[in-house]
Amino acid sequence: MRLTPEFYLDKNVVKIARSLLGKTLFTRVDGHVTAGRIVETEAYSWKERGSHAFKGKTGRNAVMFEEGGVAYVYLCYGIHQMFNVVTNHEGIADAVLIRAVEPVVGIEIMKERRGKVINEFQLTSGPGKLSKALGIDRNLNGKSLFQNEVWIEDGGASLSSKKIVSSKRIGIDYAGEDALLPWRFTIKDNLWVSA
DNA sequence: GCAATGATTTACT
DNA sequence: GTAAATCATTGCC
Repeated sequence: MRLTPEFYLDKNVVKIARSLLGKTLFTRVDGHVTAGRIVETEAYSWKERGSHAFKGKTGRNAVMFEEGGVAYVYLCYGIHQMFNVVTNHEGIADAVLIRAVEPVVGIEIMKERRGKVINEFQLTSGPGKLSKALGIDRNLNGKSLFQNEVWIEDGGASLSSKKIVSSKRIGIDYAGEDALLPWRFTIKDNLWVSA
């Protein structure tokens, strides 16, 4: 079951980030469908320094200001694609970064895209890696999650709250005390959660 | 127009 | 543990 628009319009981006754990992210790129179960997310609000939108609307982050339910993809460190889900209403730049997934559909395709011989646990255990495995690139920036290129489905299985761990976010030390917010969510003991 | 830099990964010391 | 890879976006000249 595909997630409804209402899911992305919730005003509490942290709650959405937590809810996305256990959901399945699908992509259809070059005629190949691949999918992964989301095991790690991070919430970003434009009210704190960790977010790209903190300083206001720019050409790159304009997508974040759209209504919830679109993809925000951008290039980081010149090499890695980062995949985010835009949430909240138009004009409010909240987003959830998908940091890691567990391969579900098209594992062979993912291995091919990632190139080198690696074990399955390294296939999608990080934001740059999962984007490459699922064929996500900047062409998907701004795409609606209600079309057939990229979308998220609810697998039906509910996740015990004991399986959800929150911690501070990674790689944004420059954000000062905002870097300490416990807005990173992971599934406990899952092998694909990034280090 | 140009220099600085990052929501990371990978390889090497 | 540390550093290089690598480029679009940003901010300042």
